[in-house]
Amino acid sequence: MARVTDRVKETTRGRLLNAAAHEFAHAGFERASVDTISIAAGYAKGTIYNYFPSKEELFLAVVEEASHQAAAAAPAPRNASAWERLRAALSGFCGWASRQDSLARVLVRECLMGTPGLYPRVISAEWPLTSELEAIIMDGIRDGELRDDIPADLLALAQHWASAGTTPAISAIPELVLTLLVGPRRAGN
Amino acid sequence: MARVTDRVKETTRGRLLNAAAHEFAHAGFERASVDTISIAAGYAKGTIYNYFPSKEELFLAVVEEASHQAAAAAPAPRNASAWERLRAALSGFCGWASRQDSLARVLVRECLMGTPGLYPRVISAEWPLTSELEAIIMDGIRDGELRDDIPADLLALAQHWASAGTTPAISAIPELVLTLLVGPRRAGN
Amino acid sequence: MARVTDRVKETTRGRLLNAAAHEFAHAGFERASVDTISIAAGYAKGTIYNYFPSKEELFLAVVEEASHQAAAAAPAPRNASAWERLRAALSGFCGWASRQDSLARVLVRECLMGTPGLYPRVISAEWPLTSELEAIIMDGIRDGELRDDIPADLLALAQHWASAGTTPAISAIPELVLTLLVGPRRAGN
Amino acid sequence: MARVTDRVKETTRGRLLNAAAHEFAHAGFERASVDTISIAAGYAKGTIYNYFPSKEELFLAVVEEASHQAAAAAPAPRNASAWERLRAALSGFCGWASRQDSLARVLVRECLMGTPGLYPRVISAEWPLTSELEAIIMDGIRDGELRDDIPADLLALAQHWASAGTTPAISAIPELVLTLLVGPRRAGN
DNA sequence: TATGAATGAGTGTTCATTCAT
DNA sequence: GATGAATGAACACTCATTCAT
Repeated sequence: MARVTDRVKETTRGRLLNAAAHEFAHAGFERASVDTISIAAGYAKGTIYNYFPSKEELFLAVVEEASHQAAAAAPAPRNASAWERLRAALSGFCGWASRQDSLARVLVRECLMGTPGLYPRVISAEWPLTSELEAIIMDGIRDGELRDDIPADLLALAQHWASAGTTPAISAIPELVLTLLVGPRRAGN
Repeated sequence: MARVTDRVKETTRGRLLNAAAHEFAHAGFERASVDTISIAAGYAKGTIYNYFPSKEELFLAVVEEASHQAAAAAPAPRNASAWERLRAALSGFCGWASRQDSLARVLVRECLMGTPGLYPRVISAEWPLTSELEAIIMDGIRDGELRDDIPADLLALAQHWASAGTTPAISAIPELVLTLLVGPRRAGN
Repeated sequence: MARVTDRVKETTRGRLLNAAAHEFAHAGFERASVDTISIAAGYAKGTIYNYFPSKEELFLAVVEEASHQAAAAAPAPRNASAWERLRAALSGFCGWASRQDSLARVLVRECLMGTPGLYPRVISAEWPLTSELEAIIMDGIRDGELRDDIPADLLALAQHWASAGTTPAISAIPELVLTLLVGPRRAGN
Repeated sequence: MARVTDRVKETTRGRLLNAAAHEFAHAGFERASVDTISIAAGYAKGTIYNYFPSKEELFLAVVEEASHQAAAAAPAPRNASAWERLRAALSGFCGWASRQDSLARVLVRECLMGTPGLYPRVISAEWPLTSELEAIIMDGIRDGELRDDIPADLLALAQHWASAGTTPAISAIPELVLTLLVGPRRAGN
């Protein structure tokens, strides 16, 4: 019986996560309604609270689920060039993203939002995905295959904007953005 | 009398916009509280409504103000290369952004959020800034100085994510992102 | 389970309507406070909104309930003189009114107020009662039992005052009012 | 100078009362806005408070003004039959009412409303008008010209509804209303 | 005296959360 | 375990009123 019960619970949890991903993806964290999610999942208002202690925890569970799926979708062959491994990881991610649009949106959107109390926990919940990418990039930099300047700048930029930090090198952004947009500066510009 | 009154009103309006920028930047549109903004500006709860008809209009006023300031901070010399003009514009923008962190954050944050009813109006309010950049980029593309492939892809990507659109070429993203991150693929990769 | 739940809901709804009738009767629509009504009914502030979508709908529900009760309290024997039927209807109404003073007051008060956006809906909600009386009066007029002049005049008067209409025969009022007050003018006056 | 100042003040007061009558007539006491009244009168928001200590006092001043005008418009020749005097008074009232529609509406509307804290003061403010009518009716009853039953019943009815009183003779209403509507009961009904 | 910017108590309404069934 | 009625803190917004100019 326990087996059956557990399977049922897992199913319910899965449906709730699915519906939550949908709602969060389309409405954002604040505008999303717990009621709506429960009902969309085919349950009543209160059922969510049998599975998740709060709206915030539900959201983080969605992020974590998305992060796990995204990481799992990136094959990342061990012994290939960093370029190939990144391409593979990104291909996997994008393939998954186009199949699981809602989850992918949640992953990206609120990650960019930096909502005060929520952001650090979102970052934590995204660990399954980010650690994978970070490892590849670090390997690439160590082997001299990837430039190490951009990640540093991007990191500074991201940190500044995400954490309401005070100063890191905003003055370096123009060059960075231009490089991103039009490729590395060619002689003569 | 009118002179004095007008100056006072302008001051008050400015303080309210400042406080609002701060609050919106740190909490986002939804979480921001009108009361908190008023009090942070040194006024009582209702004062904001003597200046802005609603929370939404207040937010858009902040976006517009930020957009104007950002555009004004970009010198953009007429007869220079697109690269130089972009660099100048972005330098101006970043210089301003580091001085007016709150405004800059507002400009970027909710723009990335795509909040359903709000997004189109945010885009409109950002016209002073976006029209400037658009003009430069279009010039650069026309003169063959800027690659026109990336904007196209970016546009597709942005459209997909911003508008919950259905299909545009997600499979093209990996190559694109890699190019953005590490420069154009070199022979041998 | 449904049985129990439904009975509970009906009880709650009834208590809310009761408390609302009381409050609306004594304070009028505008002055009545939704909070006060909820608390007077023994529930918390938000409970009302589980049963009625807005203060206005709550008010109209009260009017409708009152109208139904008032109509039901009027026996109105089919084949009697209009006079008898009217007397019966009015007796029923008055008996009910003295038992359900609050409801009766609501029925009369805001009906006389002509509150701009509310008035037409109030009139609609009073249909159960007015249609009954209208039918009797029309029958009486058709049979020549009731004078048809006064209703016409009263209608004009009511229209003028209810709809901010422009002119209808105010000059005819004195005679009308006197007739109502002291009976038809006798020869010699 | 005092003369001029006084005249100006009187003019201002008059304009405010006029605008207030309009607003109160069309929106009712609660919905009427002090701002709107001031502006409609051609003054700024705060000016009303130089003339009337509160919205309520302003309203009562309007009622009183209306009552005075209404009484003054009723010639009421001393030595005529009660019927004639009533007719004259009502004719005067109605003539005035068609010229001063707003004032007349205020007089009637809020008088019928019985707003809790306001009603007794409204009744007091209407004294100039009601005392006149009361005198005529009393004379008429004393001389046997007017039936004394109806005013008594009407008084009871009015008192019941106006003052939230508890009992007076609701059961007598049906007969009364029928008499008012179709004339005194004829033999055979 | 007239002004109108500032006030803040009060309103209707929402919604995450609880808990008895 | 699922339910959904009840909750009440929090919100955006209104408007009568004050008072410095």
